[in-house]
Amino acid sequence: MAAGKPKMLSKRQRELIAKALSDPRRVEILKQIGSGNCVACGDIRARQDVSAATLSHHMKELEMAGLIEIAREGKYANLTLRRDVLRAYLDHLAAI
Amino acid sequence: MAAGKPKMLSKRQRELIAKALSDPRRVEILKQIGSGNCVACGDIRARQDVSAATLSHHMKELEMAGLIEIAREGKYANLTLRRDVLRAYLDHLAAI
DNA sequence: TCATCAATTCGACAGTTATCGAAGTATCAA
DNA sequence: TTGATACTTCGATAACTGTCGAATTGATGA
Repeated sequence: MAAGKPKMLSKRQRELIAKALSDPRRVEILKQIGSGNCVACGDIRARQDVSAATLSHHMKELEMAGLIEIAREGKYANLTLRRDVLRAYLDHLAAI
Repeated sequence: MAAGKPKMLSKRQRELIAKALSDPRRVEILKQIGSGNCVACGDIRARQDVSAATLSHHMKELEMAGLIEIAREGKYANLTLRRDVLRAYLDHLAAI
């Protein structure tokens, strides 16, 4: 089964990920993205009571951390969870 | 081995853990505690360039999150990593 | 008792961040 | 072209947080 190549994260990226995961709302967003295959920002707004501006801000944080990928298509932004990155982060912490 | 009983964390505790892990210095401290069996605050200060006040603050954060246990003995504080709690947190995130 | 040492608490400050409304930028449809 | 939709950027604000020095508490030893 597809263990895939073990991904290496820089110290810097691990810090960004930890920071990204420290906000409950972002974790919720991440779960929502992970539950579907590909989600648009609008779908998320429909479930999270948050302004478009705030949501956009969170998306940027998640993207900078490398936890999601944002594929802009026309006026939509399709979001996908980078499971390999999340996995690498968890693996690192598990080694403590 | 000893997978032990799977530990259940409340949403609240998961948030505290995520917050605790979001500061790089706290992660370092956690690693240091995890590397030995039982460490005193002084040992940590010896390696982390930080004031006693700041260190004490971080310890409280880690303890509140449930990530460490602080056993006070005389004038020393002996710290142990709660691996079961960390594991439970990681397991939860892995389920995303 | 007195001095010392380990750790905590307090008060303050600087830097960060989650949040919003408003304005801006594309995109698409009529 | 006009209007609507989807998201982003900007500016501001309130709340939070990491940090320290100083004062405090509690234990130990001379």
